Amino acid sequence: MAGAHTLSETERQVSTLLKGMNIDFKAMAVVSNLFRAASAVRNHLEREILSRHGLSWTGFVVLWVVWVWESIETRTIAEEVGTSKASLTGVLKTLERDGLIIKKQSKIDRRLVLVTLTSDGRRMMKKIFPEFNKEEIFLASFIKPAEQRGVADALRGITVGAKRENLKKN
Amino acid sequence: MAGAHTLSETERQVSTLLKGMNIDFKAMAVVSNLFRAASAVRNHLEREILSRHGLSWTGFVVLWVVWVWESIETRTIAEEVGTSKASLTGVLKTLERDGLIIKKQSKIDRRLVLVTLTSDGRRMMKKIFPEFNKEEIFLASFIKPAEQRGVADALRGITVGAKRENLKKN
DNA sequence: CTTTTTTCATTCGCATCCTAACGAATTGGA
DNA sequence: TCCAATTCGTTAGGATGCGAATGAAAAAAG
Repeated sequence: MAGAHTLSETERQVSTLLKGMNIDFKAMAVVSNLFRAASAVRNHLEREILSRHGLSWTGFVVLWVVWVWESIETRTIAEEVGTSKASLTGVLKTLERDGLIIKKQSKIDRRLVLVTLTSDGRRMMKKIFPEFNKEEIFLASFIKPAEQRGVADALRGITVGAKRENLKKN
Repeated sequence: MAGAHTLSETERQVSTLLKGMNIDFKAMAVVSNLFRAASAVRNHLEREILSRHGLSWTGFVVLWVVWVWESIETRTIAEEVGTSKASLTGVLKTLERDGLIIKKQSKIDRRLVLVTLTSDGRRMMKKIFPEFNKEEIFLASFIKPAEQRGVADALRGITVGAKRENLKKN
């Protein structure tokens, strides 16, 4: 057994291996295709857009969140981006070094750190986001237009459901 | 603007910011919900299952691929898992250190490295995979059963489409 | 008002992740 | 046959990722 496999070959091999193991293949397909899609889409967007601007994937997502909320606490960024606060510290350091964001201690609660875009950061997002959305349109085009809303809603449901179980620290 | 936001609040804020910018919101929703879902599901599975067995996410996926194919070249693992060959080198080193896999040089082409599970590795997968599938069932349950197949197929379509553009090195 | 508990961002140690550069092995064309 | 081009996995260097421990600040308990 060696060499490159197509997606179909893999699926066939899997169903052979697991036959008689009482596995829910439909649920497995949902989860594994979720990760395959996320990985493929992320690679595509990194190569087609982000690399050209010297941005990492997480760096871009953080910029996006800060852009949307104008001023936002780091703990909230971590939650929205889906990373730990520890990881975020490093990413923010990089973004600050590159002059895209600024951190400021909150006057009301001095434990908190508020993040804002610099004018360079805003300029960056204004330029990148339309390009980014063009690629999103391209990627979504592999789903029938009539189904796009349904798929988005289904994914949203999974997100909400999975997070409900995590009333935990990050 | 500060504090925690619900998914709905975020969506409202986004549509306000981008109003008049000629953005395809449907495509944006597909992509952003794809990543939110992948992140939430991954965190859930890491916390509920993998952490207990001392496995990283990627480590588990690599084990899974090797389990499925019994013996497989590293370049193929990298492709199926969706990482670079360089990243895979490190992950394999960890898995080998933990006694879950073995690497062997190919006799036919001495550049190639073939990977196999150890008996510990097989034992691990036999134990973990049913637990893992139970969580997959739980996660998929947030989609109506009748829609699960359709969502999986849609994600599969995106994967194939996004990868078609990447006839590139990894 | 003082002590205890909680909450926050950061640091630490280590695993993962990438691109680029590298050396070894194979392939393919003169 | 020989040598340039390609294809492997690994290394190097830096960014990103985590949980756990840390110290500062705020909140809760007394």
